[in-house]
Parts: sequence; C-alpha cells; structure tokens
Amino acid sequence: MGISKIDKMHSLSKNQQIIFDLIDKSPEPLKAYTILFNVQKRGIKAPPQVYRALDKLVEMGKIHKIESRNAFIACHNSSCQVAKATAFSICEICEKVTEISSAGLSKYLTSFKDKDGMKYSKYNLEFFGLCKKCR
Amino acid sequence: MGISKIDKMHSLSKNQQIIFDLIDKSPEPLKAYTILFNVQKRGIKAPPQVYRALDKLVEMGKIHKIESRNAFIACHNSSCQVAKATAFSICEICEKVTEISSAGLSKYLTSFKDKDGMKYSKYNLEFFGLCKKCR
DNA sequence: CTTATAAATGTTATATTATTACATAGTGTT
DNA sequence: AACACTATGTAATAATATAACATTTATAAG
Ligand SMILES: [Zn+2]
Ligand SMILES: [Zn+2]
Ligand SMILES: [Zn+2]
Ligand SMILES: [Zn+2]
Repeated sequence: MGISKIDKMHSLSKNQQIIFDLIDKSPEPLKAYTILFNVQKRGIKAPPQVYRALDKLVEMGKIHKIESRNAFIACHNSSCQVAKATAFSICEICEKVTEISSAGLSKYLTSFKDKDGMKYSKYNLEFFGLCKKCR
Repeated sequence: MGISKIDKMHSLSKNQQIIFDLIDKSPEPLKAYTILFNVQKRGIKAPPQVYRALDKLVEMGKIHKIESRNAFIACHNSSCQVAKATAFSICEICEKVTEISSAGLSKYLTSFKDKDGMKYSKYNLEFFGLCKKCR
C-alpha cells in the first residue's frame, strides 16, 4: 500500500517527526539545544539536524518560534493556516506561552495600514503580562 | 555650572551615551557585536559593556530590540512613552526596519482582551513585508 | 568631609544559539 | 540508468549572550 501522494505531501520526514513529536508533547516552548539533548537517543546528534527540522516545521506552520525566547512551540491553531501571522501571550513570571487565536485580532492586524498605506499579511505579535496563576 | 538634577536623571552614562549615539546615527538596526566593533576605539572593549548599556537603553525606551533580527534601533517615537508597547515593519528583502507609531494600533492592542479577558500593556509586534523601494 | 550605598565600569572566561561546508543517502521522475 | 531534489550525517566554527568578580564612580546621608 504505502503512502499516497497527498499523504506524503503532508507527512514529515523522520527527523522532522521526531522533533515535532517532542515539541508537541511539551507543555512549554523548547529551545533548540534542549531538543537536541532530548533526541540524541533517537539518533539526532548534531545542531544542524535540529535546526533544519525546525526550519521546515516553521515553514509548514506546524510549530512557531517565540522570538523573544528563542524557543519553539507547536501550533495549537489546527496547523495554522496563518503560519505567518502569529500571536502569543507570554507570562513574565512562569514563562508560560499561549498561542492566541482571535479572528478579530488577526483581521485587525492583516487589514492594518501603515502611514504609507502598506498592509502586511505576515506578522508576529508577542504580548507580555502575568498568566492566571501568577496574577 | 554642571548638570541639574532633572537633566541628570535623564542623562546617560558614558558608555550608554557612546552606544546610544552610534545606534541613533545608524540608518539600520545594529547588532551587538557590530556595535562592539564600532566602539572599541572609544574604549569599550568587551561584550558585557555593550550588553549592559543596551539593557539600560532598552529599559529607558531610548532604543528597542528587534527580536526577530537580534538588532537594536533607536526609538523614533520621541523616546517612546510606550517603551514596552512597540511595533515595527520589517522589509524581508532589504531588511529596512521602521517603527510604527499609530495611536489606533496601540489603542487596539492595549485594549485587546484574550480568551480569559486578560489585557496586556506590554507587547512587541513585528510586521513583515516589502518596503516601498523593494516592492 | 566621611561613610554608606548604589550604579556603572573593566576584564576574563564561558555559555548559548545558530550556521557553514561538505559528504552521503534516500525519493520521485523521465 | 540518469537526473533532480530532498533529507541526512558530521565536523568545525560563527554569532549571540551571560556569569563572575574586581574596581571605580556617582549619589545621598549623617
Ligand atoms: Zn499557530
Ligand atoms: Zn505565569
Ligand atoms: Zn519607540
Ligand atoms: Zn526593502
């Protein structure tokens, strides 16, 4: 039987799958070298293997990079159709990160025009504050 | 005569001034080690000196960090009253970065409520697209 | 002015994050 | 088979950032 063409298009390579699984299971954003350490038993031994998989997963919208933290989180917005229009809230005490999926927010931002009348379909927004627990 | 109390409160230390001047003159965001290289002739010889000044300048709202680029830009919003609520547009071709100062945008974002009804006064937003020249 | 305190600086070493470069192996197409 | 393309493996190195500790300078109080 094997894997159909369409399935293949959406399927992850071995390293991508290993790394995605780890990130997806994690309750918190993972850093590249934390990932590396945790997948060494599965045969991924060097930074480029990790960074290459991370790059592809980000491209695909399966994960997002939290830029202010240099860490990666799985997309919890049903594999972000809007991989390139992301918003997060970050707790400044416990570092909990939550992906925000608000139609209103994304609509506001994608239709936002700057002084030159320019619109942007791609953006990254990071909110900082205290989460429920830490308040 | 010397410097008055109020002036002093707002004045920068020697290293802070050197590094702020460099960033403020620059037409593009500067990276920490680019800054280090450029201020060595002025006596700043090691990374901690640069990073410490950068930290303080960010705290004061005199400069902002462009997280997706690991680079620093002077605030062009009259020393950002909203040092902690920043928005930028970034050209994906020429890497030109512009600080966005839109009352509407900042009002929308500071009054934005997440699913838990939480508001955030602190945020960083980076828009990506093509600048006028590169379009 | 002296003492106390905090802020800033100088310096060395090291930690963390990310990429370059090149060789090899698999996958799909013609 | 030949080709193009993607993914992998590996070593070395580049780029970004912090820790730790000694010293100096600025500010404020007594
Ligand atoms: Zn997402
Ligand atoms: Zn928290
Ligand atoms: Zn500003
Ligand atoms: Zn441009």
